[in-house]
Amino acid sequence: MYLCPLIAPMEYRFQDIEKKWQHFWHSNQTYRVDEHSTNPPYYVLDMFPYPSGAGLHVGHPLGYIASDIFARYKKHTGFNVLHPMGFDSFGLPAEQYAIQTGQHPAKTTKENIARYRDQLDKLGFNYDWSREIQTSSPSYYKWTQWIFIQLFNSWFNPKTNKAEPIDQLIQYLQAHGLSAEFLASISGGMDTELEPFTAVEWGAFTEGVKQSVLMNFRLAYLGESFVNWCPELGTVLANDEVVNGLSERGGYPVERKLLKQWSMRITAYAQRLLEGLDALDWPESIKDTQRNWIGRSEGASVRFPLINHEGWIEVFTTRPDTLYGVSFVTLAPEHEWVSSLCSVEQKAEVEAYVAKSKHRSERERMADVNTISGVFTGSYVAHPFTHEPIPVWVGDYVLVGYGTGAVMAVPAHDERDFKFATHFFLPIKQVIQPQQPHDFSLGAWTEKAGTLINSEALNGLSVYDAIQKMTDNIAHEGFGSKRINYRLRNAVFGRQRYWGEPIPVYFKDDIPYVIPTETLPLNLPEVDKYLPTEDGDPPLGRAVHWKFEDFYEYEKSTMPGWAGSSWYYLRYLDPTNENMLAAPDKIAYWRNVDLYMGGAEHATGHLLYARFWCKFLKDIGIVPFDEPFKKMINQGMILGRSSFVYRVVGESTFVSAGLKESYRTTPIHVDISLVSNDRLNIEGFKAWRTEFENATFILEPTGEYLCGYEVEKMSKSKYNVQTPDELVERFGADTLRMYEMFLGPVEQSKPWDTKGITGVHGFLKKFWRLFHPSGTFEVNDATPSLEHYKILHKTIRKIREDLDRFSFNTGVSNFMICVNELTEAKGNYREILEPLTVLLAPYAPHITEELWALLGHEPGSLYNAPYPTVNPAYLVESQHEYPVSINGRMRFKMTLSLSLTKEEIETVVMSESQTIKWLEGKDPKKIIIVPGKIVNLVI
RNA sequence: GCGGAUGUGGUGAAAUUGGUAGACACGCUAGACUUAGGAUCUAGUGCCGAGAGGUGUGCGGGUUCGAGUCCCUCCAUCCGCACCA
Repeated sequence: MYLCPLIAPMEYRFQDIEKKWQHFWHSNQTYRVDEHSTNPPYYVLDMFPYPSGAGLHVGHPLGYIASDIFARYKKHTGFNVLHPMGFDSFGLPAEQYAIQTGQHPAKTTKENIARYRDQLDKLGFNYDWSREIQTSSPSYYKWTQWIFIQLFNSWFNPKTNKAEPIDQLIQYLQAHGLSAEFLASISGGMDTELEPFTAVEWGAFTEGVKQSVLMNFRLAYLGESFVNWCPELGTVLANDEVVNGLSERGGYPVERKLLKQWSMRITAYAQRLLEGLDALDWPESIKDTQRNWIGRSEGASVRFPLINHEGWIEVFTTRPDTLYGVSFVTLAPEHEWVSSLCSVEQKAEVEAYVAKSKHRSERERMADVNTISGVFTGSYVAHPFTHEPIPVWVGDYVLVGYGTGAVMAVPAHDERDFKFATHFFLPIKQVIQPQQPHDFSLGAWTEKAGTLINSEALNGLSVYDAIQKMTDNIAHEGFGSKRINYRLRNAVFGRQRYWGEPIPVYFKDDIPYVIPTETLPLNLPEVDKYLPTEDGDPPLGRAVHWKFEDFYEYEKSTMPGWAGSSWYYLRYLDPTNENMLAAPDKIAYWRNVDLYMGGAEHATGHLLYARFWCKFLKDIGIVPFDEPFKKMINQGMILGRSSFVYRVVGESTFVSAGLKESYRTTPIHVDISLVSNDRLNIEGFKAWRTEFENATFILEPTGEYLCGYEVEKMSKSKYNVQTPDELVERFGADTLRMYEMFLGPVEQSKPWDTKGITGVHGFLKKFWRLFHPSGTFEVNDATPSLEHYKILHKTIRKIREDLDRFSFNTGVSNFMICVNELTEAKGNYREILEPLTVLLAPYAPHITEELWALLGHEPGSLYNAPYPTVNPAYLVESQHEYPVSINGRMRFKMTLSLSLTKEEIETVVMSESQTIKWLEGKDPKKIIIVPGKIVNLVI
């Protein structure tokens, strides 16, 4: 069997193998799936990428590889697996590029997609490309527009807790009008100042009035609201697109501006979005972030009647128990009654203050949260119970968008109110006696603990009881009601941009109407430039002959980036359907996503919006489920590992990292392609840039130049970007796939470092060599020994366990251990190698396909081969190597039969010479024996 | 400030139920072979110590026969939210 290897060994030629099988899979449509299968369906989805001009770097495929391995595993274990891919192809970068170059964003996008597709294909994913979608293609956005129309034509009925046709609401209003009670019941999801009206009044309203009333109910609506306006980008942004007062893309300042905007009434779904989280198998951190973002707080609204004015100021409070401690009321500067409330003497001061706050950007306002500012309006409200006059102030610590834009200030029991009161010398009234000593001159007592004092009927109650009682009292006396408030804001849905889905709306007498669904899609028109018009209209204002029925103006803003991604998982189920977004039987077959793989950075954007649309689509009967993604895993970020050379200050001399302490140096980023295991390719470095042509080097004693390193985000400017392409070229896709998994747990962020890749590549070579013991392919059909079976079945068990808990990194290790042991054990048995090939197939699909074919199977059949199962009979052990510990510390080992009883083990251990040595003549106080595990002697 | 995550060799990491800490891999050291190749193979490699041995999972404490794992306190790093009433 072991012949003298005169012929050159047949090496592992990964480049040929990978090219061959990628071509095979493509031309045989190996990964194409349909719903005509007796196997149960399983839906694996990756967050689809935005095809940027830079292409993929090694960080992008991390999640794709993990989900691909899992999808293949599911396929081998008898599931009908759907694993599609597409492109989120509307977006700002292509448009910015278009503005600079005049090139149509569709062209750039197409080129970028081709590049991405090419890069993805090289990694051997099992995507069913026949289902590819692109959000910017009219056949796709036709249905994004269709959903918008459904949202426009729906309202959220709080009684049924779901969306219903707006026509039903119209019928109701015709019959009953709009009562005050009805209005109160819907206050949660609305930001409305609607007045009640009767059925007769409704009938008498003009079309314009009717439509503006209905606009308060529609789930997609045109409303005036404060938005995040970004002048540099010339567009509004959603809350999740603003980070620390700057735009997420580009980092430009963002200001608050009152604008008429298309918005989504996501707040109507706040409670359902919150409740739905509990049942989801998502990372806790994402669920927490969403809970936080939704920000539910339970409390009461309380009305304070104005003195010498009509009406009242309504506040929201979570602490109605402290009502007797109110010493002033504060309004947000944007509160609509500020100007009408200020007295003649205070007018100038108030107006100046309001003007100042308006011009402060969101960022400035956040930057000095500790600066206390405010101004007295000169007006008073009456305390609802004591009727004492309470001064009304304006302060920018009160936010117009939260609660009612007004707060009742209880300085003794709220930290901000306390600071405000001490700054302006306002009274501080204690109404809760804490159990422990507390100095009320130093700060507020904000714990929800203690006994009520100075509060008439509430005196003596605990905080908890007082909250209940006061909430009831307020409602009973008619001063307010119990109320649940959410931090979640309605989402702005229009962008003053070109490269997005046109909003399917036209205007007739200034009233917006949706276009008939039969006329969809409303195609994105051509424009001469991608800039706003001279009149300040969005770029769509440049389109010529672009009118509904050649007469009515279309809406000129487009949809935001998150529109297309909010429902794309449904389109994969039926990507070419021209009559509906997806056929009901296909939706019913595949259902929602079983495993969703993607980044955690979408926690409050995409993942919340997609859940919202899913709930809406359920309400209108399109989907039979309430949540889009059952289980989610967030892959960690792969960070770059930048390399540095150290230039001696003022010279063209570079000193090696080990010697740099003796010099004054400046670190300079060096392209990582010039560095291998921290050693600099000096000739390459000199040739890299002309300025380094004549550089001199101070080397280590070994004659090498060592580079320093730092872990940073991967970026072109840091010369630390690693593309998958070059690694696929050098080591092959199977190596790259396994190496990315080998780096560590998928959900953990980690620095990229190619150092270890040779280890994984070496493993695949070693695996290949098992099938080529003397150079050529050769397997042994004889029956393997028990030892071989044991190695195999131990591995099967571990690999399956690792896959079931998404522990891909330990999976790779276990394959390595297996191949090391089989190499050691010798013997290229078919009965061992064949199941091992299937076992490895999800991780390394190319090499296993090649070997599978060499083993004599039909090419391409590996994908459908059943996954090996464990035969426990091979794993039964008769002996165990017992660690013997003295006082919990392992001292030596003894191999004993597992059939021994505790007593027998004790006898053997106690008579062992090592034991006697360690006992030093003492008697053990206690002997712990756990059969099959350990022995511990306590002395 | 609130919430979450993480902390283990020179490096990436493993330890699934409280039971041999550092599997696997990189790197490093020494050696073998070779048509110097980024090939292959052998041995070693947590730290201190010549060795016996001691010591070791961010710090300090606790529970336990036994703790990386459970409990408490603190520290550091990262992420999310943040005048949210």
